[in-house]
Amino acid sequence: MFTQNAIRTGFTRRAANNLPAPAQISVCSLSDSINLMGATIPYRRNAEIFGENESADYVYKVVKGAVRTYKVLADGRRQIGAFYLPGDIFGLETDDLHTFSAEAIGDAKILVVKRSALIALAARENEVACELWSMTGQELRRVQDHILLLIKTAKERVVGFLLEMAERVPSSKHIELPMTRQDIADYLGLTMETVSRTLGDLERDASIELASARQIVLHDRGALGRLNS
Amino acid sequence: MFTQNAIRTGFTRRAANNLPAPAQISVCSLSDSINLMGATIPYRRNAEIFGENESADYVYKVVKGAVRTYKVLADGRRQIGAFYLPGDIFGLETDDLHTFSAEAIGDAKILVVKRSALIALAARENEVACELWSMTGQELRRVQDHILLLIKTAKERVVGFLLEMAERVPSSKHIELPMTRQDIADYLGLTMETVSRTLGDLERDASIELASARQIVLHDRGALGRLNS
DNA sequence: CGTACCATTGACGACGGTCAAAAAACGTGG
DNA sequence: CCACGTTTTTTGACCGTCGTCAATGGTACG
Repeated sequence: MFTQNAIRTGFTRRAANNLPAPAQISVCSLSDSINLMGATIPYRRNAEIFGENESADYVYKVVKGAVRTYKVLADGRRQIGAFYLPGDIFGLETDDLHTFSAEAIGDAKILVVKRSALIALAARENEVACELWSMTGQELRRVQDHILLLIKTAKERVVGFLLEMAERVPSSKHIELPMTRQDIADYLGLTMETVSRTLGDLERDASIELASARQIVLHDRGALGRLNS
Repeated sequence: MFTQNAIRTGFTRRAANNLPAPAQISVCSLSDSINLMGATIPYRRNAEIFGENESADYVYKVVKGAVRTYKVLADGRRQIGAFYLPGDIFGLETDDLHTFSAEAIGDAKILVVKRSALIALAARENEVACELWSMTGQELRRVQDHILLLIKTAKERVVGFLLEMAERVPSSKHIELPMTRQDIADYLGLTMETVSRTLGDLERDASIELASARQIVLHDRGALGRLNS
């Protein structure tokens, strides 16, 4: 995916010289670099990975488990910015400080790599520079989509959340949610109660099935898509 | 759309003639590069500058006037992503499609530069590559702050909007709003009526004064900041 | 001076928040 | 394996904020 972007933007040295990029080489040198250069660290449930306004010295990649990033407002309201699942990179900043705090949702394993090392690599390898930029752009698009969720009705937000999660797991019908109702609520700008009630309503509509609180089966994907307007 | 194509064609011709030789550009900022390499184009009130999902071939900088970027949902609801004022750069994508549409709010002058030219420059000048990345990161932070607005009460959103605008204009007490109440509403995820009523409430509190609908004076900045929680 | 467009104001209702309690799930140690 | 305490989730009753619909007032521009 990253390589694809690099080629399209014409940002790599290869593309700038009009040489075709071999299709067989690494799909994503940034992700590969993190795998090679990083150290795996275990975090326990609810452990803080980094805090808002802390120095952004490291970049992170989820190996196992899930992560939430969030901000807490003056009055205690919490807004969750994103959920990160295995394979996702997070905590990459263009500035020197983290804009969000990050916590492990359950027990997790996280790859950690020095940001300065990636930036040094980017200075030599144009492709890596491009992928860093691309990564931030991807995050930007994700947040922009998040905004579109926040202006909708409660039902649309919950459906939007379920579809978003469904796209990110292997089997897109059965989804296992690592986070609590409160986490979902703080992501969607709703209350826990409204999230719970709305999921109940969707089950009554037969659009979904709550196998357990954290195990959801999407039955009528088409109907859900229509609700998602 | 018709106008846009005509303008773009015109721009391409000019740019080909006026583009300085790459070697003459040494170390300079992204903004300077745009000033040097760009062509100024006038847009009339409500004219489309680019559309969502159109090819992102150009990057833009407001010279005069103001710009709104937006998306329209299936059911007609419109979400404004950002307002851009003189000096602001917009329309820079890491992918090759625009994620939002952009329109001039009033009559405007916009500097336009080929994205490929900036990317080519970035491939040679590390500093420019860094600034492109930084630019996207700045946009990311802006959108993240926007999310924090959208989870607040109507009063807090309106106050947040006013403070945000106040920070961006020379005199931070008197602010001249280029946009309509509907634009503000679509930016804040509220209705026109609620924005109007809330501004009225703030005036009754003596926190602000509505010299005219578009001319607002912030009286009690401290009180506003407290409301902004 | 008239015609759009924009802004304000009012009445009313629905959606979602708040508070409270019960039920279910989970983990821990006996 | 069960008993117990804690956390999470669900459900209910009520209420406030903000959206909807409608009418009026203001402003800019031809």
